[in-house]
Amino acid sequence: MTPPPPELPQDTRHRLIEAAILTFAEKGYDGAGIREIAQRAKANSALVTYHFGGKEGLYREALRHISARKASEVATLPPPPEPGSPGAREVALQGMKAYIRAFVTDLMSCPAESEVDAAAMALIGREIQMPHPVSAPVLLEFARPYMERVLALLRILRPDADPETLLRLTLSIQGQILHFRNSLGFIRLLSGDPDFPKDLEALIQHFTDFSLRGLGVPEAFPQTRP
Amino acid sequence: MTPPPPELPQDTRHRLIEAAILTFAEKGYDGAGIREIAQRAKANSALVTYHFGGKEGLYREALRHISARKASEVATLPPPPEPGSPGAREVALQGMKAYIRAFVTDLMSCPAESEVDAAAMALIGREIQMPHPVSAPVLLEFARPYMERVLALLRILRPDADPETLLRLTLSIQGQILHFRNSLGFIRLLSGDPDFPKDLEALIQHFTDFSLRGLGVPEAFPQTRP
DNA sequence: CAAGATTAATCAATCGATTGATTCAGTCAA
DNA sequence: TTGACTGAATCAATCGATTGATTAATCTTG
Repeated sequence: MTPPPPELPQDTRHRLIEAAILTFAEKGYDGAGIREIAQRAKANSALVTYHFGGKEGLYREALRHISARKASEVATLPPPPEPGSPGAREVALQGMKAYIRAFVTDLMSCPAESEVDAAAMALIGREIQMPHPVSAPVLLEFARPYMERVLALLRILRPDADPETLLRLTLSIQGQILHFRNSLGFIRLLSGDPDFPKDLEALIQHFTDFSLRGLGVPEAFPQTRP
Repeated sequence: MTPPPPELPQDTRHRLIEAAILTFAEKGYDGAGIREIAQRAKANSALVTYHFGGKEGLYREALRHISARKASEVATLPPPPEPGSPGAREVALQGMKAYIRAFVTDLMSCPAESEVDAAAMALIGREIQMPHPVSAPVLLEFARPYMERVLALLRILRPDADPETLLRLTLSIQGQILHFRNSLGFIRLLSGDPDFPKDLEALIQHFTDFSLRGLGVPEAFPQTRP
């Protein structure tokens, strides 16, 4: 018989962070108590102050943990093509499709797979809407690669657009997807379908079609209407 | 000299509700305390229990107050045309443009005009993302006219689409606008432009163009790209 | 290598502050 | 007189934070 695992000390920190992500996502910063978080992590509430300096520090560290884990996933996509390079337009078109797919799957990470991942994205979504004073720097760093990737692709697909137009286009593309994720619970209430969306692949296809047409990319348009 | 206004007694209830909207919007349900709300309304905190039965009752009544005041504004738009009636398609096209304009101006109601209106929409936005158990019925009733208006127009503009597609299209149109409103503070941080959007009219035009193209409406497409 | 010293990690217990709620004597207009 | 309201006091509960003690791990030194 193996003895009970020695409960690696450094592991407690990590358990606290994961419990914090779950609890903050469920109840918000004010709604979540450090006692509840500690209990969830099977640790003592005093450790929140010991490891993170307090509730605020734990919150900051939880957001940092999310940011560090997610930031790398965007980088796995092939880099956007150089503007002006041969075939850049076609590559950018495919790049946009790949980006939207990655963005959706990032956001819709199934709760069954990783409860913490799902809570993490819910937490980020809430922070974007209503940033806690502590979170702004972490959040900006988290969002920047997503923004810059879309902007780089848009500069190729819409070389005529000025910077403000590019920003608006970026926000429309990301906005429909983010709103979809952030309001999923409400949408399910509204539509009366508790397991909407049934077909994630169809949803990705929809976002791709809607966005590419919305951008005014001619290639995406002709075949869609009788 | 006129004596100080007699402070209409029934008015206290209303002052409490408005103070509640402001405070709940700023700090969330858990972050706001009834003492702070009462102080803002220049009333006694005991009146929260007296008038509304407690904090939860005040919250519910605040949401109801918002819902009752906003719901009428959608109805001022001309009704959507009958499917199949002559020129229904053109009327629906104009109807969609009017709807998007109304939706944007509703959401972006300038804080300078009515601080309470702006806070109310921020509160609704937060509730959509993370509904308080108390708010679900009020919220559904609030959102339904907005949803049904878009769906009615879409059934004319996209008669080929099945119900799930119609829902996705509706969510994409509203989503980009809602995300824009809900994340405005964050967007200003990201773009580095503290008074974005400078031009509300250009923004409305953008949402209209992006949405109509995204819908696959041929009329909206040809002229936009060189 | 072993004994002693130091540090890190954790705990139960408790702190003062604040929470939502309640009570109650008093004001004031109808 | 009655109902709407006020202001102040107070309640139990809970909050985040802190304390002092204890154990486990690591390092120092003879």
